[in-house]
Amino acid sequence: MNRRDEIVAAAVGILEAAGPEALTMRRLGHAVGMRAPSLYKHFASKDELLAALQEHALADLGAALERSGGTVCGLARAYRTWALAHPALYDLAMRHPLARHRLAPGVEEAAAAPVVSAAGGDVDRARAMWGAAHGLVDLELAGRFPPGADIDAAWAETIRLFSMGTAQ
Amino acid sequence: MNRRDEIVAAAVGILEAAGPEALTMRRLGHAVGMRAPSLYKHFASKDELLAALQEHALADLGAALERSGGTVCGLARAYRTWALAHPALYDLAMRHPLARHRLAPGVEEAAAAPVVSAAGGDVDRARAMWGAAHGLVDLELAGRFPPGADIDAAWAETIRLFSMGTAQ
DNA sequence: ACCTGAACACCGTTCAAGT
DNA sequence: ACCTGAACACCGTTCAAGT
Repeated sequence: MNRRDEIVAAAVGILEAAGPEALTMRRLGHAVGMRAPSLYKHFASKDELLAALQEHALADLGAALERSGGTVCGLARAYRTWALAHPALYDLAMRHPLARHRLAPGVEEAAAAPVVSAAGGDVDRARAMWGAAHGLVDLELAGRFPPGADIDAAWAETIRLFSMGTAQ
Repeated sequence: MNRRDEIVAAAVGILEAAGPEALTMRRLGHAVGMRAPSLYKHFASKDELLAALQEHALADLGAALERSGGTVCGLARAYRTWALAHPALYDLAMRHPLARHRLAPGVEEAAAAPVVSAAGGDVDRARAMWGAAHGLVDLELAGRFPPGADIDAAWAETIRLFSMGTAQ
């Protein structure tokens, strides 16, 4: 484990334990035993650090989807569960433009593959499914549904629609 | 137009012209002819200002949906068009918890009504539609789809699914 | 009642200097 | 090659003071 990976691991730890606003260069430096300016010997900017975290998040989510079975329902369940368990990483993975030239090759495709497969190979339908799942997750994470809203029922309705005309 | 509304209007102007990171208390003060600390005579905090902007956004989006005709397709078109035209206000409207006790009564319901109506009165289906639309819009605004992705086609597929079993 | 300048505790980032 | 302290240009916010 080189210094760069150590820093990424520490950043993940801060993100999971204390949320995105806690991830400052000074605090991250402290976590790995150096001052903030020294971090710039390992990452050109905080954005480059965030790109590394995004790659980590995408790989981890992709692996969770891979394990989900492959049905629309299983996929949806795995997607929502992962997002709720890792809200800050989910935000990084889905709400920042991908620095595709810096991303390890295949990471984006690997995360997308189970969705495309559940959509029967139709990429437009896969993106519709992605959009629906992302929207429900994002609204839930934002605390934006009215109090008492039955989020499970909204998911069930979404899953029902996207299961129609899909080989299960 | 009282001072409070003047400040909100100036904030909307900054948001639309220069994006969310440009909306600082110092710059907003400058736009309305005072120093940043004076803004705190009108708003207790920046969060309270953002809540006022959220209400403004919700009312404006609600009016746009009202004018959309009422079909799933028309509604989806109006939703996406408004969001792409007002990305910063859209983010405020949908990605921050609603301060419902401070919101003018009826604003949230008015924005939701056209969607619930298009869903035939089924609130779970309405939330599924909201989630799907929000997800597609949010991924598009984040620049998260791969280059060359046919976003129109993903919308078309989503609209097709949500039009099934809905009286048009 | 409304506005001000000065200050506080933070940010990300740069840079000359040390080893 | 790696790390440091000091500094810069920002934040949101507080507060004593002025009118």
